[in-house]
Amino acid sequence: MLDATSSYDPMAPRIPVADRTGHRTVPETTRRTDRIPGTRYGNRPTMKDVAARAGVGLKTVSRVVNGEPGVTPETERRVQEAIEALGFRRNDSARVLRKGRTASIGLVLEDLADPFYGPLSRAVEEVARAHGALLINGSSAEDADREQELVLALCARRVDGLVVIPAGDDHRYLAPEIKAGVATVFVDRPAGHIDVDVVVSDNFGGARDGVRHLIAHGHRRIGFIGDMPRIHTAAERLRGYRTAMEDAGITVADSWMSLGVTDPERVRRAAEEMLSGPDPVTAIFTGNNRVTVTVIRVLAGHARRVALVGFDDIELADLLQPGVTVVAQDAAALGRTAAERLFRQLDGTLLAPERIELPTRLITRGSGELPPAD
Amino acid sequence: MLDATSSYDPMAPRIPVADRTGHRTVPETTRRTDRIPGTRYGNRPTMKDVAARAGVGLKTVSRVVNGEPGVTPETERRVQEAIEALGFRRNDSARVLRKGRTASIGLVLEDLADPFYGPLSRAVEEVARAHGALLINGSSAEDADREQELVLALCARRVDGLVVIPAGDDHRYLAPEIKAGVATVFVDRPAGHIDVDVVVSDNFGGARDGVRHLIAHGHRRIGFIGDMPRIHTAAERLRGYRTAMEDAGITVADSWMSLGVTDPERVRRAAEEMLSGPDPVTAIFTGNNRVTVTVIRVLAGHARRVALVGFDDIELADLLQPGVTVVAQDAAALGRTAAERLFRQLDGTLLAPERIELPTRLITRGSGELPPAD
DNA sequence: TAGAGCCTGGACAACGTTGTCAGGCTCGGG
DNA sequence: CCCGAGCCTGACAACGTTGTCCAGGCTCTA
Repeated sequence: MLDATSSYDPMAPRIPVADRTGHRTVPETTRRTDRIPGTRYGNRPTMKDVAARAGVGLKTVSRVVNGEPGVTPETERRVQEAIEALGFRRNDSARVLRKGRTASIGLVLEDLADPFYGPLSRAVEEVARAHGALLINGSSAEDADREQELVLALCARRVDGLVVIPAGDDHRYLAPEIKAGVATVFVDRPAGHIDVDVVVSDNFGGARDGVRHLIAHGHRRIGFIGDMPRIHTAAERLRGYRTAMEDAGITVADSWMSLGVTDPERVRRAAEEMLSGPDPVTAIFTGNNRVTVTVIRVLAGHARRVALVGFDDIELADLLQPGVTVVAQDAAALGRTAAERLFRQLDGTLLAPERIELPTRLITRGSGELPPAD
Repeated sequence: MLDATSSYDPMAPRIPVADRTGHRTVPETTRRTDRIPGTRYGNRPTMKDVAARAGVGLKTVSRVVNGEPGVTPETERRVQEAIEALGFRRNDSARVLRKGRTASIGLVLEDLADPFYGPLSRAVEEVARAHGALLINGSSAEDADREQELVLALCARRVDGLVVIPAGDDHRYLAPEIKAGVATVFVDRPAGHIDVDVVVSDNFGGARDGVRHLIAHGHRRIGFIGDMPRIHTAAERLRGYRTAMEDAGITVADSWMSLGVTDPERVRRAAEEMLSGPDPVTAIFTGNNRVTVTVIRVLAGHARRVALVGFDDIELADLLQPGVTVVAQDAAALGRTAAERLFRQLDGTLLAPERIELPTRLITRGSGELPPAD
């Protein structure tokens, strides 16, 4: 189409060629002067084109397109026909500019490919759909800078609201946006230094209960492998672990805890060390789904039977030998709750920011009920 | 927070109250006349506001915001300061309107919560990000009408391109959009009645090889459980199954094949019937990840050992007893390939639409190598 | 010191849509 | 036959940004 040889780089500041090469700037004007009646070269027909073709006024087309009353059936028919003929579709960008609302919300999460976030994202989408809004999402890859970049890009698009699973821990950069009217809800992890709605799972209680479960089955040397401690959920789950251990009067050895990135390599090493050290653990509590999966693999290669409770449910957990006992959180409920709250903010029916905590559920399947094997 | 009590329904045609109630329309004019110097009530500051505060012209602010050359450091500093002070953020809607490109692409898929689509979506997002574009996605829920609705909504937003995993089989409705310049790539399944780029897995070959594998291990009575036959991938995989059977000189009994929705209930019933009928199968080939998971559950409750090969890899498949043999497709590669092709369309470096087929890979883990147990 | 040329800054129109408002038409009653 | 009421319709401005173009001030050279 028009200008088809230029490379795609829509957001780049358009620096005139002259400034880079010293040569004269080529006049790359998109010639829009010479039109074919009823349409334009390489461009989409607009309401103006439709109006011209139907022989009516611009506003009449607008009325038809938006189903507003006050148009004769005959006129409407003519307009509809012109719309069909030209393949007109309303430009929502222009509409947004005029109306102020974009009917879209943004979702920033860590990684769409993570099985925990898929259902969460879908739940948010469903709620958005019910309110006539589209969902724009972005993955922060657990990087605070990228999170901020994404969030601000979404604000520049003027999304009506934001659902954020934060990677960073300082969100003061969002304050002006919120003040300007962008509805905002944080999910899964709380926001840093700003006062917004937050929807989280009971990470502390869930982890504590999971570890208690292991203790109740006779374990005392219990390991904890989790995500980086700067991630709130990881810290909370660790706290739950510590509390359960403390409540049981167990002194936790440093070698029983391992926090860090959750790539299989590190987790594998951490698990091996816990299992083979001078004070080997008889059970492991894993801090999230990725860790759990890796630890299951490690344990599968071990002779000694080691008990396991994992945070987050995982598919097929019931079919392994033994079944994997987990502390499950409801990802879809997190997403749904957050999105509903978001739209209540947009409705104006919501008052002060609140923190909502959803319960977790211990699902026993066998791995958490193994007795200690010393 | 202007107009904060109105309910959120941004896309609804604004029908004057009088037309529904017979009462007079309340003049809901958003009074924008009385301003505070430097900002507006309940609205975001614009470049105009920034310009006023910095004491420069509108275009100068634009230049600073976009990093264009030709602004003195001193002027730039003043502008930057005003931007900070007012919390200005460029309105990309207006920018889009002016520039014609939105720097966003749309992805329509079946269900974001499906573990197959998460990685695909993420891969598309990464490519988009590398090109400075955001990703808007929507789930069609395997409903052709909803697919069309979503696609057209995305077109109305003027996304620069579309990656579509189609639910329907007639996409003529997209023709005007494509002609108008919307780059389009179909993934996972081909498009109906339009000529566009398509990126698919070798569903036929993969299924055929999977079934051959079972045949090679001595099976002759092999069942096939798949998705609805109107879904292209399902049909292709069935064709692969039929071909493999035919090539081996095996006559397929009707009772060995079951196609339909992939909810656990139906799949479970289908599996049970195949296993208990007058001519029970000794092996099952499953048509996608959801089916495979359900069938694994069914087989786990059966005494007789039944061989299984599934289409799509599934997490933890290696840890089950026996490990699950699968025909794996690379979801991320599908997404990446499609997105890259999309941006090559936008670059203008792409010519005729093409069909790209990515290979599948048979991963043997045990379940497919079980001998027939009659 | 004057003239040429460059650099910076700003006025203005345009992008496509929607809200406002006024004009023209028809119809019924006086 | 005239007038007011009510319904359709269309002209116009505005939304916030960017591209074009011009003016004024500066530097540099002859």
